[in-house]
Amino acid sequence: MAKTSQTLMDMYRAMRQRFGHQAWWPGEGQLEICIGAILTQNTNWRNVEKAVANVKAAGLMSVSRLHSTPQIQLAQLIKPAGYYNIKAKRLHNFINRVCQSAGGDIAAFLGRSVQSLREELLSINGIGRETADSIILYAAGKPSFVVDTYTYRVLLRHLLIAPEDDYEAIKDFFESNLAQDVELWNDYHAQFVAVGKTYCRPAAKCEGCPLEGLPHDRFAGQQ
DNA sequence: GACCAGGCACATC
DNA sequence: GATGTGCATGGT
Repeated sequence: MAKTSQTLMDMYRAMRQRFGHQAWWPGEGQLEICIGAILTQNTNWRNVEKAVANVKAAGLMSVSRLHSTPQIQLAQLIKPAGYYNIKAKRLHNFINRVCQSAGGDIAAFLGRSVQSLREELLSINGIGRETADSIILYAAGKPSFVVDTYTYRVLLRHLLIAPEDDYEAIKDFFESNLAQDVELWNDYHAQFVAVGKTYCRPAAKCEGCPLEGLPHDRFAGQQ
């Protein structure tokens, strides 16, 4: 176990040395981070930025304004992020819960314990595990490790997980092998995204990857 | 034109 | 429980 912890910290240091501190989440304020977390589901972040900019330009980046904005109007604003009809519904589901559960006070909604917050987020239709953990870590600033497709690819390529490991198993792998440090977990996940955008893709070469020196699966860098 | 991008819910077997 | 499918825009 100590060896695994060491390996994870070595990986982190190697990525951070290459990419620098990532200073996530790339958004302002708790509400905007929550909105971005929902909009980025299976979507390129650049498209999300356009959608978020539209919402802000319309003066709707507040719980009460979003709450009173018709879903069809919200859908038009977030169109660049794709899946706009279903995401407009998901945004409303989230906002409605913040209103019901915390009187529309986003800070109060995010202020409870990690376990309680995670359970409530997961009970909202449209918020799954990754979105919930992103909201907890980046909007609430509380320790909940985020697992995404990049995390899965990097760990799989470097033989740290098995293909059949599910989300909760991978999340637990990190949380039980890293110090419980919000700043570390925040930057660690961001580093995985940075490395995953260029390396650790199915047909990507490993040359130049900061994790090049680690053990690889036998398909790494092959066609 | 194909493929991918910081998922999730739901239907079907 | 595992697998398949719909949702959709914009960049490469």
